[in-house]
This record gives sequence, C-alpha cells and structure tokens, in this order.
Amino acid sequence: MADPISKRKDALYDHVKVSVLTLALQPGSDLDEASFLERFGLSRTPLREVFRALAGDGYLDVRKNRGVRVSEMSHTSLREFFLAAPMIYGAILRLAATNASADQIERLKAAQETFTSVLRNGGAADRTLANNRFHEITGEMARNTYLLPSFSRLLIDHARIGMTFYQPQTNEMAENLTTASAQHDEIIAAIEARNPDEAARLAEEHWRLSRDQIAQFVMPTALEISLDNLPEATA
Amino acid sequence: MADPISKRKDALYDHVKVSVLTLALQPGSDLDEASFLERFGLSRTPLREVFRALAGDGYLDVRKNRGVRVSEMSHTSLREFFLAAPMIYGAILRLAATNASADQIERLKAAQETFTSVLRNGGAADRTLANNRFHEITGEMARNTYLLPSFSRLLIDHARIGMTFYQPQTNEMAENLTTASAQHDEIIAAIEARNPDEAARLAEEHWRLSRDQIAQFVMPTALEISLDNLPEATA
DNA sequence: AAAATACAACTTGTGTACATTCTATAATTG
DNA sequence: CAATTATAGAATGTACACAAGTTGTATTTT
Repeated sequence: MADPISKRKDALYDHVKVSVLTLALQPGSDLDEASFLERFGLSRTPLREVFRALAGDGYLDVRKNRGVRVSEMSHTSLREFFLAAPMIYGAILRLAATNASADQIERLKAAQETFTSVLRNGGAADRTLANNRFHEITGEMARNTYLLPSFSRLLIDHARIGMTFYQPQTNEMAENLTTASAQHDEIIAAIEARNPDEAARLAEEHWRLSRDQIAQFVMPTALEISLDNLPEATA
Repeated sequence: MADPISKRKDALYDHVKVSVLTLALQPGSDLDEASFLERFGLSRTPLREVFRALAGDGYLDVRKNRGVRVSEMSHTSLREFFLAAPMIYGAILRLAATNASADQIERLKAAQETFTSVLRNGGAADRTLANNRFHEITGEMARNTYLLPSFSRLLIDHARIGMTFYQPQTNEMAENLTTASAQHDEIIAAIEARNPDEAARLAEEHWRLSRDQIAQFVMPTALEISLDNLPEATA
C-alpha cells in the first residue's frame, strides 16, 4: 500500500482498460468516482485525471456534470468498424514489416507464446487480452504516430467484439482459434523477413477469418425442422 | 468576464488549438500553467483539465512533473505523415460522399465560401484555419468513429505543414492555392452527387497538389550563378 | 578554474473543503 | 389521480492550500 501514487494511477488505468476490453465493465455502464477512491488509494484529483486519460484513449466517455461511462458500442459502430479495420490493419502490418526492431520482434514472439498457452488453458478474457497484446505490439512496430490513434480504437472494439462473438460453441469456431494462432506465427515470420507485401496479405487474411467467425455466430447453421411439424397459421 | 466557466474552458481550448495550428505556439515549446490562469479566468484544476484534453486530441504532450508542451513535429513525423495521409483522406472522402447529411453539406459550402474569401483578403493563419475547418467538416461527414482520431491528428500537422510551406513566394505557388480552392468545389460536388469513387479520386488529387507545393518549397528552382564569379578554393 | 554539491525559487502534483448541478422522492396543485 | 413543482440527497465541478519534484544559481571542493 506504500506504492507511490503514480503506480496506483497506472494500476487504475490498467484495471479500467482491462475491464473495458473484457466486458467486465459493459459498454454504456456508469462509473462513479466514489467506488474507485479507496479501492485504489487515490484522492479525487488524480483519479479524475486517470478517467480523463482513459476517455482520451477511447475507453470511456465523459459527460459534463454527469460522470463517465464506458464508451458505447452500437450496431452502427459495428458497421463503421468493419469498414475501417481492414484498411488500417493492412497499413499497420505493412509498416511493421518495414520498421520493426529486433527487440520488438522478441516481444511479439513472447506475446504469441502467451497467446498459444492461453488458448490451451485460459478463459475468454485471458485469450482476448493476450490477443490484444499481440496486436498492440504490431501497432508499436509500425512506428506511425498518425495511424496509431485509429488503430488503438479499433483494438478496443476488436477485443469487445471478440468477447461477444468468440465463444467457441462449435468445432468450427474452435478451429478458427487455432487458425488465428497459426496466422500470428505467419505474421511474425513476415515481419522478421521484412516482407511488407506478405504482411499486408496476412492482415487481410487474418481479418477475413475474424469476420467469418462473427458471421458464424450471428448467422448459425439453421436448425433442421420438418415442415410437417410447423404449427398452422390461425389468424 | 461574467462568462460561465465552461465557456472560458472552451475559449482556452480553442485558443490553444488555434495557436498550435497556426504555429503561434511552436512545436516543442513549453506551456506553463501560470501564464494562462488569469488570462482566461480559470483556476488550476479546470485549466489542467483543458490541457489534458488538448493532449488527448494530439495538440499537446504532457510530461510527468514537467508540464505540457506543444506536440513535436520532426522530419521523421513528416515522413510518417506522407505515408498515412493519402490513405486516410481517401477513405474519409469516400465515406463522406456516402454519408453526408444535407445540413453538413450546407456547412461545408459555407466553410468553402470563407476559404475563398480568405484567399483574397486574409493572411496565412486565416487561410490555414479556413482550410482546416473545411476538412474537419469532411471528417464529420464520414461518420466513422474509428477513422476520425487519425484524421484529426493528420489535420493538425497538415495545418502546421501548410503554415510552414504554403507561403506563396512564387507565382506557381500562388496558383496552387487557386487550384486547391477549385478542388474544394469539386469535392463538394462529388459529395453532393453521392459519388464515392469521384470523391476518393479527388482526395488523391488534392493530396498530390499539396505534396507538390511542399516539394516546390523544399526544392526550389536553383539560382543561376555564372561559374566565372565563383570564389576559388583557397585551402 | 572546472566540477560537484547544496540550496532556494519555482513549477507541477495532490488532498480536501466548498460550490454547483443533477436526480429521485415527496408534496402540491389542477 | 396525473402532472407538476419543491426539496433533499448525492454526484460532479472548482478553488486553494500544501506537498513533492525540478531547475537554476551560488557555494564549496578539488
């Protein structure tokens, strides 16, 4: 508890970030200051600063005189997401293949090891966070100040969408996770080989898989119902 | 002076924003809280909040225990800018052509009228701000939460680059401004006609003009010097 | 005289009381 | 009894004093 304040601020930032990404805090839900004050040993001023920072990074929304809430995610924003993600992600991986440092590649490999291990043992939240970490590192690698803000926002909702739709209820959906992990390995290889075209291609492929997974969830294979058993219209 | 505080906060936000965009506050320069306190009639808490918001939007950088400074713009960031801008801008205009509302189109036309009038009468700063306003509206029109953060950051440095390089010192450079204005008109027409392909094409064209202007500034036509008059090497 | 240290002035960060704004409940009114 | 208006409680916003950190200058030391 003798932590310096700045550590406690970081802890709060990370706690809220993780809670938002894993849907422990649901989109649109209210956060009141009081409940965090003693939990993180902060007084209101620094606490409010952290909330504002989280808002600036897209995790929270601040409403004047009405506190903060977790940033919303509607069906419209889902559509916006699908439009923007492939383009940005392709650009990020292309640049990552050009600019990644040896140290960053090491960290990406480490993140991928965590991801595969979590695939075997962990739950949905752990999987989402490990996947998020993997992509955050690719974002760093791209070294482009202008692309990063949009990419970071995409990652937030990528995680939240994943938490909603990546619940492997069928064999096919579970296989997708294995495929995704294999694609991560290919992405690492492309980056290490300094092959931007290949990296961009993999971005698109990785993305397509993700979209298919969501499609499978939203539009499952129809149940087989014999027409004989259908009730007749009575009105 | 009887303004409500929230108005004064907005005024401070806009003042700093405009100062950053027009280079009245130079990249990397320090901002100390004290000098703004009485000028805007704010106490430290709300003032600091505005600074954090400006930092979140990319105008300032906050350094722990060392105050805020105007966000940097180096030659590396210039390169990053050139890489990201065409892609993002193309996507923004494409979406704008699809999604713009009648009201937004009206506001875009008004912004363009301001721009043309400032071209005739105003100075570099006014021109930069009018141009910035025009593009901000196209950003709104695109209605894409994920693209906007990157686009906004691009606009900041687009303005600052313009302030540096768009000083029409030659006829050719002055003509470019007229061309840019004509392209704005075409952009409006494409959006109004709901023609995304045409809008995307114009984005690319508008961008190419901008880059040429910078090239002309950085690499001007060489002075003609007779070899006869050159001093001889003496070492 | 150059380098290192110590100190003082200044700047930023935090705690907390107070002011303002919102919200839910109850009293009033038509 | 429904709708509206008071009113109390709770939440957010602001001011300011104090704490902690940083920076420049003067003194000391080698």
